[in-house]
Amino acid sequence: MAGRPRSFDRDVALATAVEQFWRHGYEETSVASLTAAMGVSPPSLYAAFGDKHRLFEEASATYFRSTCEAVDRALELPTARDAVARILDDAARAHTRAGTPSGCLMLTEPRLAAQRDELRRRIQDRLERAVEDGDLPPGTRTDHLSAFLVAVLRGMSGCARDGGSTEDVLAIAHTAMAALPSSPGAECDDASAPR
Amino acid sequence: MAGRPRSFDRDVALATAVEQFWRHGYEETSVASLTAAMGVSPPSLYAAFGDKHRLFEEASATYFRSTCEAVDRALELPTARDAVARILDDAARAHTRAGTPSGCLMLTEPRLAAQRDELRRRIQDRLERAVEDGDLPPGTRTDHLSAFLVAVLRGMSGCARDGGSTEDVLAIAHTAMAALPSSPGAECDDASAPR
DNA sequence: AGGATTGCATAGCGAGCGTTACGTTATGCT
DNA sequence: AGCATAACGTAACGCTCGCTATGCAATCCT
Repeated sequence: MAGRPRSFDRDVALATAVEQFWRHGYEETSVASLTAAMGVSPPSLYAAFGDKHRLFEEASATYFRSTCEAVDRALELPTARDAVARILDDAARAHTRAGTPSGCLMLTEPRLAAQRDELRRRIQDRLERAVEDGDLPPGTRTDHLSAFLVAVLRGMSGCARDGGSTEDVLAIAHTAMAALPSSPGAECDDASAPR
Repeated sequence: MAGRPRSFDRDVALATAVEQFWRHGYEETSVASLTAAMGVSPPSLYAAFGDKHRLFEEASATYFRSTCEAVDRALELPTARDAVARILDDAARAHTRAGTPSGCLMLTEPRLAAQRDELRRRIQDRLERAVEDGDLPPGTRTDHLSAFLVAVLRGMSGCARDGGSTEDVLAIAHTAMAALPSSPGAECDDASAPR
């Protein structure tokens, strides 16, 4: 029943594939470059992962899962403002971390629109809870706000991919925070014009 | 001195190339698809435009020029807030215009980082003028704000490319406006938004 | 008209793409 | 040991890539 054991660690090879797709994108990553980076011959790759497309799906699912872990942890913070700030801050650092490719695979790759929308959905759910909690003003367009945040994350990823530093990307994150509606009890810090 | 006249309009062919690169990106656009769309044989294309890379440079420069025209016109509006609102609004509509590809070539294509930075620079210059005019609060980080705005534009382009409607992209633009610091004499709530 | 010049169309170049056929090697079961 | 099984390495498939050599067609100049 048993044959020759596989000479590579499937999980390690998959992680290497993630890195390649992350760094170069789906189209620009060739099977030859994958086999070289993974240290696996083409037939072994096809036996273990199907074909390039299914390998990409598995790789992007892995990436998505670990990304969502960090996001979900941030979304558990007590206020929506804290949660969003944490997500943006984490993203800025992750997108410019030394040793990993710049930017974010999920936010950059054209074929991962569904994952992006799933991310947006999770953020929106948290924002809606915040509205119910009185943490965000009633009437807050959580759909708009979540779409905005994903757009900002995307822009941050792009900035990192263009060679932006951690500080550059953090500046975007910081600036975006001003777009969050202040909680109902917060004061208006523009002193000159009481309406 | 003179030979057979060329059987196609160079400008029209270039515009078609712009459309192809815009729709599919540089890497995903093949010379074969270009010649087919432009109605020009490969040798004619190479004679008229050099090679694929130089054709792309010419096409992207054309795209960049016409984009900057709209941006510069918006930047002439009286206040920075008006100018930014106009840019975002224009972008949202342009990115989802029927008959043209979704999104924005300059904001999407990885190789056009220099153009993106040039765009950011123009916006920053306008913001600095606004600070001098008292139109934006003194101490406003115009570098951060301009980077933020380009990030948002990029996110808008990505949203459009993922199939987002004009309303979806406009919502991002609208939400982003809240991140602009209010002018010293302005009221507290955000009344101004992209029209 | 005749030569020079230039663009055209066809057809093909070498290289790289994603993928697989083929023969070999290493394992577990009997 | 000997067989079935499964992964291995090599080498190649058909195809598309960006690009060009070759020969024909259309123009201007004399």
